[in-house]
Amino acid sequence: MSQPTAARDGLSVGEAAREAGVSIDTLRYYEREHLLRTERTPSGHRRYSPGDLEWIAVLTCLRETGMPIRRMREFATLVGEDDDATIGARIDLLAEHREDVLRRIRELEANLAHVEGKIAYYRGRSAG
Amino acid sequence: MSQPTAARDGLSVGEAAREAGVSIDTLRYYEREHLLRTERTPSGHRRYSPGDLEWIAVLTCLRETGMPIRRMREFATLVGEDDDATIGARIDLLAEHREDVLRRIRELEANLAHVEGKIAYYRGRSAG
DNA sequence: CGTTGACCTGGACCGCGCTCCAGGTCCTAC
DNA sequence: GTAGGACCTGGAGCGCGGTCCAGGTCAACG
Repeated sequence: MSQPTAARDGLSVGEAAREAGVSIDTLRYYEREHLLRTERTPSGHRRYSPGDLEWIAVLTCLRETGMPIRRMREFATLVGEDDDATIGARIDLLAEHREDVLRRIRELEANLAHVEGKIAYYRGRSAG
Repeated sequence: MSQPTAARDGLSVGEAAREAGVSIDTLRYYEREHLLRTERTPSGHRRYSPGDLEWIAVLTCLRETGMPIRRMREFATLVGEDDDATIGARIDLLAEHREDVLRRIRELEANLAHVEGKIAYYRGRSAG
């Protein structure tokens, strides 16, 4: 209990989930969706390396910016090919995503202004 | 055909949908969800007034900023009560939503920086 | 050795926000 | 009067991104 699993190299799925701030089911789901591959212990338990955790952080970042799983799979495939010839494609994909995110931020800001206008309107109305 | 429906007062659901930039099904769905009430012609067809269109624009703005339907229903209920005593509650709801949106914008911006970092990394790798 | 808890799999299920469909009505134009 | 198109209803279906469950295995502890 003092050093629960530090000696094994790699974290269990439960530990990795806690570290990464996602659910165990999400990690397994990502694997089914081919966003992630993991080593297994001889008995079939998943083991997560520090590199895996970094990759999960990348996935989480893409998800939080609204990238669909389908698109994340494309990216994961490019990265998984581990071929420098795919680097251009990776940049293109990320750059396109960047534009999407910027567009969405601008949309949010525009709509936010309307919400604020509405708030101001109600404040005026309640003040009489 | 030259003045299709301008003489009737109020737009048909198809016309309103086109004006508002949403689908006919969405308008009917919003009505089922009690976000919207509409007048009906004697034969039961929906009629949308300019005020209805303004309200639809508000709903669309809230949706585009990610407000769940459930919450929109709360707001619609407050507005529908048409009682100045609910104005404080409307302000509170919108102000809370405003905070949510601001939070999400900040999150997006933070994650965007990571995406940009990744792009820069790949650019370096492909140049180097 | 038995118990306990974390893990495995395949597959069903969920909440969300629509979207589509069948079967019917209604209105206009020819 | 009949053809066409827009409308009505209730309810099923969909894509997404997980989430949950049953039934079984594995690992560490006492």
